[in-house]
Amino acid sequence: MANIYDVGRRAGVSRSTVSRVLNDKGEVDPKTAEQVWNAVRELNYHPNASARALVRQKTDMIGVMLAHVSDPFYERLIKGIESIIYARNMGVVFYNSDDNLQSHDSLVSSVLGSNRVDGLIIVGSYLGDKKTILDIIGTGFPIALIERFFTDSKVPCVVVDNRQGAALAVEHLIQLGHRRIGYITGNLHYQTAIDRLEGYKETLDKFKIPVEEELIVFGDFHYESGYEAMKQLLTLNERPTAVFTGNDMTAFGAVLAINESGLSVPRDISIVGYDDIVFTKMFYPQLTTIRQPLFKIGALAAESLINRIESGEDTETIKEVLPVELVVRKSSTVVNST
Amino acid sequence: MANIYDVGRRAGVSRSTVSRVLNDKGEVDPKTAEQVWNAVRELNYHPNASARALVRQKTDMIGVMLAHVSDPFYERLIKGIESIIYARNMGVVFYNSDDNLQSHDSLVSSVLGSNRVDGLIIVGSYLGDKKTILDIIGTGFPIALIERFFTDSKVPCVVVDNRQGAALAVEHLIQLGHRRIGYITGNLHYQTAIDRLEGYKETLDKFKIPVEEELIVFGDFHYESGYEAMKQLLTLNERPTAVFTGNDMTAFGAVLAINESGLSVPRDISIVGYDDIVFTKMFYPQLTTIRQPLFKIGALAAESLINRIESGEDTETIKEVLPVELVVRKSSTVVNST
DNA sequence: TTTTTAATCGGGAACGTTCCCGGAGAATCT
DNA sequence: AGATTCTCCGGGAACGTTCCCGATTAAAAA
Repeated sequence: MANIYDVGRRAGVSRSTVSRVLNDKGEVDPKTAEQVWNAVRELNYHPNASARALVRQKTDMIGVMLAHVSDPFYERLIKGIESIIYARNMGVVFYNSDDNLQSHDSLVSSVLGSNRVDGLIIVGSYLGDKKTILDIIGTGFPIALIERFFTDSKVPCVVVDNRQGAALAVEHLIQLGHRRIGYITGNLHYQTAIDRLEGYKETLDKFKIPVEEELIVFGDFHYESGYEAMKQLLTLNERPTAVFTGNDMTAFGAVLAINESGLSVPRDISIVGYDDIVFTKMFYPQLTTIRQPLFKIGALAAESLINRIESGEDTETIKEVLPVELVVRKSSTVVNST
Repeated sequence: MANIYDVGRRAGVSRSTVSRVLNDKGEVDPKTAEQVWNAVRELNYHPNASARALVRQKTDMIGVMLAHVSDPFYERLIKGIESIIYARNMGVVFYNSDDNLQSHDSLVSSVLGSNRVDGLIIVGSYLGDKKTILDIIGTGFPIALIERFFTDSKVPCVVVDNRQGAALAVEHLIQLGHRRIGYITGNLHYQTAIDRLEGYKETLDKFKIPVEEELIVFGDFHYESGYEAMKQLLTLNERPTAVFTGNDMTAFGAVLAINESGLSVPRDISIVGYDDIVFTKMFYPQLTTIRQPLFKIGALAAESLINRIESGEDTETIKEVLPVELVVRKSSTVVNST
């Protein structure tokens, strides 16, 4: 593999000059630059990233920590992140925390210490990771948080108004005449799940509808948990006429349970999901859900992280709370008063 | 950030000794090692990855080039890759080629030249990339291919028998009594799409059913193309009684078009997809499809790539052709002879 | 023409490791 | 006791860059 000396030799200049033209800093004769570029092309030269990172003390790489790399929920979020990072001529690497606190922890710490990335975007972290995250912040390593908010430290945080999202969903159902509205929670180890649950309760309160514990079933954001939780709701003496779920996946599972029991959505039970992942449109019935501005969330997080890195100083705590939107499709309808 | 000198100082030894205990090579007094480990813990030391990579000339990182990082199709594939890589104490980074030949090309070349990863797993590459890939192989940079086979070069390739998969699907439909079987192709710039088309034609031939061009519509693996293609098939004077599609996404789109036209799956038209992504089970009707051993594909590719890297020599061409499996669900049924 | 300034460029040092080689003692053998 | 081997450890060099500083030459000013 050609190195910078080879390029210099071919172009008849020193390695310093090559470095200058490659990085476009310092003055160099246009003719010389031309020759250097030719040599670069001819040798198909690419600077060695490790060497460069070593001396510059930065890698031009941003890490993104996700629970599951190929969760479709992340699709637009990732696009948003990438849009910013690529525009700045940096690169992204994705880490899989696999919902596993252990690996999450060790991953985070090894990522930081080893200088592989200049900053880290952590999306949707476990509440139990609080100490880990505070430690990171303590070291001064630049991070940005998505779906999580730290009020007491100077970190860029991009969150969505999950309370409002839940309120939108529940109000929608109330306006359709529903009064017995179930909720299948997300994994309550995540802030988002907690906020949505709060929003659900607040909205019922607001409309003077009693919150009944039996209508709240715990799930974990996954398909299977939606299925199981819905089966449980169906055993109630007086079953709900509508169910709001922690996310779309859970909703899919719930719909299956309803169909299997011989009932139908939305005729017997209305369903509202959360996230508006791409499959909601393909699903039958098309899912009413809450849409988050995922692309924007990703872009915003990446942008403030990069600013933080380039400025070198702690930013003021940035809290971006983005609004959320109700998308009405086919899975919710007026209550079936039998 | 602490470096190896700091650790040495704290443990009262030289950097060489620290290096030896960290890498467990060379002899060192157990007591000294103990002290070094203590210092490492106390300082929360992690070796600088760039420096290490620079001198070792390897990064212990494997790159994975995907079209879309969060395509759910990759879910189990990625898990398979990771299972091997993590077991070997290496790391993975994912690159997004975004189906864009341009960026794919430049990504590949920059990845190679800059020494960021020790090897690259390329999944489902564009046929047009043939030259690029041959160039890479020419440089001796270790790669492994998934969903693509190079007969003339020494590269590990893991593919699935797509002809057989298509045959399985079409035979299934024939046995259900179908004779007018449509095919919505995948993106024919990919080998998999071509092979499946071949398999479709061969199977019809085998059963002496004429291949009719009007029953073959071109898609690109995406949802929208399935929808459009199906609409086109529905305009035929004599419409198909069953349709095999390039992948599951396309099938989802096709089902929508059928539903919109007032027909129903599988009553009027049977549908068979390909891939068995996780949503096939959640879809209505649950999709009959072809399942690929994705986890195994990923694991196999990772394993042979790492062997190739560690041995340092060209492996013999490895072609692993894995078998495929028909999963019968609800979207296919006996022909409705009206 | 001489002096000052500006434009180019080359070389040294540093980034943080690993690996090789050789040296100091301790342990073993003769 | 002297010679030899073995165990353990430290220092030099190298990996491929970037950045700073100083040198050389050309251009401008005097």
